[in-house]
Amino acid sequence: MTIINQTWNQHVVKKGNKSLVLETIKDNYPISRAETANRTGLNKGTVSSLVSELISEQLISESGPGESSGGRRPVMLLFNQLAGYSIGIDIGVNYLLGVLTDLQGNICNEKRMTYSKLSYEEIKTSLFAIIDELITSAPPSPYGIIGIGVGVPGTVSNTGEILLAPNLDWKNIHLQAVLERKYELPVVIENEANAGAYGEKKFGAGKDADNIIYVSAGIGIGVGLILNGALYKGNNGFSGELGHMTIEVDGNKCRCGNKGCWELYASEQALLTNAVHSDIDLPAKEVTLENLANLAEDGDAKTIELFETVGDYLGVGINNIINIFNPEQVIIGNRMATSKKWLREPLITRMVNQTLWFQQKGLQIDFSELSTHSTALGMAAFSVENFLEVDIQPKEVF
Amino acid sequence: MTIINQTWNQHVVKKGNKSLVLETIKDNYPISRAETANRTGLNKGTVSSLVSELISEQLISESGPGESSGGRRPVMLLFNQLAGYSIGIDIGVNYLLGVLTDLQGNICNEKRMTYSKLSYEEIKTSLFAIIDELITSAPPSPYGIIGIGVGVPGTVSNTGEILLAPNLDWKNIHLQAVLERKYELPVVIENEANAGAYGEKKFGAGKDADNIIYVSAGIGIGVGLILNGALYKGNNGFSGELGHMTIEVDGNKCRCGNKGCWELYASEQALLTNAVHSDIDLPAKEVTLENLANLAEDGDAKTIELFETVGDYLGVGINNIINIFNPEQVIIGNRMATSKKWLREPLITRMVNQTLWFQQKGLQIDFSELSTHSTALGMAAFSVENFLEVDIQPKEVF
DNA sequence: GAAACTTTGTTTATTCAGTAGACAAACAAG
DNA sequence: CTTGTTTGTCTACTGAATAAACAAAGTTTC
Repeated sequence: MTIINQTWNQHVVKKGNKSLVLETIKDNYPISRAETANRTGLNKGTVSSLVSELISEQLISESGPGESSGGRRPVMLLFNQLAGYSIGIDIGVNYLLGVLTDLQGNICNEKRMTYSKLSYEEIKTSLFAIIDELITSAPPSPYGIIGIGVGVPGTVSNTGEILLAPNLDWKNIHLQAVLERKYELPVVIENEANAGAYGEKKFGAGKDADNIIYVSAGIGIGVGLILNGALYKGNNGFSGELGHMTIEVDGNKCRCGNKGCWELYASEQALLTNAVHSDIDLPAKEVTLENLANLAEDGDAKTIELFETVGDYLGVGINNIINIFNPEQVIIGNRMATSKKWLREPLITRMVNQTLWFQQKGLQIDFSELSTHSTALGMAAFSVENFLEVDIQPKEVF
Repeated sequence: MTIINQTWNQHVVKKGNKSLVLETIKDNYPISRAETANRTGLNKGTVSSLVSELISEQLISESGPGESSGGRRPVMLLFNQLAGYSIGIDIGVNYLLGVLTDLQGNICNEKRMTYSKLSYEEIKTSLFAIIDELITSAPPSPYGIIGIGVGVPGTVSNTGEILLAPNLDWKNIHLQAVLERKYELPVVIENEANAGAYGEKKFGAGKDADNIIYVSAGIGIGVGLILNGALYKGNNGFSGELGHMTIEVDGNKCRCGNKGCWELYASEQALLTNAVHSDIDLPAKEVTLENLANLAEDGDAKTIELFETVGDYLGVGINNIINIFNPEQVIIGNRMATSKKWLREPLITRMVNQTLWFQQKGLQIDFSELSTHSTALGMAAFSVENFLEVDIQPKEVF
């Protein structure tokens, strides 16, 4: 039984209110104490005292006086987004992306490299190099680097162990422990789709929604679920394997042991495989997403048809997603999102014709706003969130 | 934006702790004050004062002294499950089931009737009759009837309106308002699959799990989702339409406008349709679940095969469910659960062969323990939950 | 431009809930 | 009978939020 019964006491109350005040300032600055009290519903005095603590912690600061609204001019408060920096890493199948962000998620520095078929040890070396560079590039600040988040294309257990990343050929790797020991910083490891979903919720297309489904369509398909405003990770952290949802009972065989999996029809891999077996003007060796996109851009009808087929199949799976989750928003991200131009129409057509009418109320289908940065930004945001909420945790009772 | 910014104050603290104490006693009685303090982590004095309030509210009571463990004998506390009664209703396609339960979910009275093709007005009359009977049969108690919960086979909006119940031919019916006006009691309306899921979590096979998927396989298929210990209802309350998940891209046409929906292959309706088109020894008019079960019981190979086909297709969808949700438990309920005998094996076979290995850790597939009562019991439990959480509130805070 | 009103932010007294620890009652074991 | 333990209550104390008074710094009105 995992009902977390928490005991409530004054400490919890204070941390909660302090967090609430900080959140309000962070999301609305410049803002006065009085306005903060209004928005939070807290007493003016309470806000005053919490604000003075936050100022002494250097998380917020006072700027000059603001505009009067018929009385004394307010003292405006600012969120001090430069109080610390966060590192977010996206380990892709053939690339490594690292970003350094401030506490607001603004990118301050960015390192990218591409590779192919590196071993774990080789990737680890590059990873260390990128992290080192980002750390040294961070300007001086009260809190320094507040944490490292890493997104990986695989399944991550609730304890932070990478259980299986098939496209990297990784198995049972405890990268979290390695990084924590080396850098002595809080480290979070997460599936890239979950990270992308979180990134989109925090900074991208999903800012205003509480139930977001992020479809990471790359070589395979992974899905990140934001349900009731929080990441849903399932019993062991393996939720979102919608790439292996059956959409064709006796369809093609998949490496997962199943048949007719969605990602066999709607992923980058599917597009490439279809392209190789088609009669387009491209030698098999040069069939890549980028080259296909170029062909399509030149108006090659056969290539465009290849994209449209994938778009249609994307729609089939997204239809299922809508019936399952009744979300506010579905965001298509990762590499395939760059082909929005040719995917969008067949996808929407498939959807509109088939979804139960009432599901479509207030439903948005978007392509990623952050493009290739959602995962890295999401991971950076994870660390920020942890940092700002530390010791707000009440004691847990069983 | 729906971030609920709650302000924290002492009232919230007290309410939370009181609720925690009551929950602890309810789940562990007979239990002493000292032991309650231990389990909750609260101070002995705090527990003492909250307990005395709960006693004066008649929600708990003292029984005699318990066994000494080497010191003063403890005064044992009991949860007073007879402090009030709850009514749970299950409106089926061709039956109406009402139960009267105590605060612990024990059934005190039960009324059932069957019908076919009644209008909304006719069903409403029967519904009133059943509720009236249940109310008058309730023994006298401090709080009397504390609420009515109704489960319906259709989609219910977050505001309690029944938007569409296709098999009853209902559309936009505000049953909640009708019942609240007539009985002047709190009324909750919920989709039957959601109610069933809740019932199973509270009283049935799912007691110890936090992520439960309840598959209500009747004429159609609906799914109730318990995620992170709470019912997930989606953006507008329409989640769980997994019956209309595509499992065959160009499959049979469904009334929902889609093709290849799961419930076309794995529901009671699917079984009956297949049976009619088969060459079993049963005139088309007599093809019912009950008659087919009888035939199978007699060892009729053709009928058993019909069941097994449905079981296999159930497995296809459940496979998807596992990949999507990584749940602790999948419970198959409603009418098809009675055919467990023939469905279970093909279902499990389909599953075991195809699911990613790590998803199966700590995963249980069960058939409903409450059989046909899950929905009614779940709805009764909803009202109890509301009652216990509202009533305990000493003061309203703004 | 002076009086009256508004808005902002601080300060003070008060309230309320939980905690620690003292204490008494009730019991077990030697 | 003595010692030690467990249970439950009571009292003094702490910490946090609140209401209300107040001071400071504006604006509006005539």
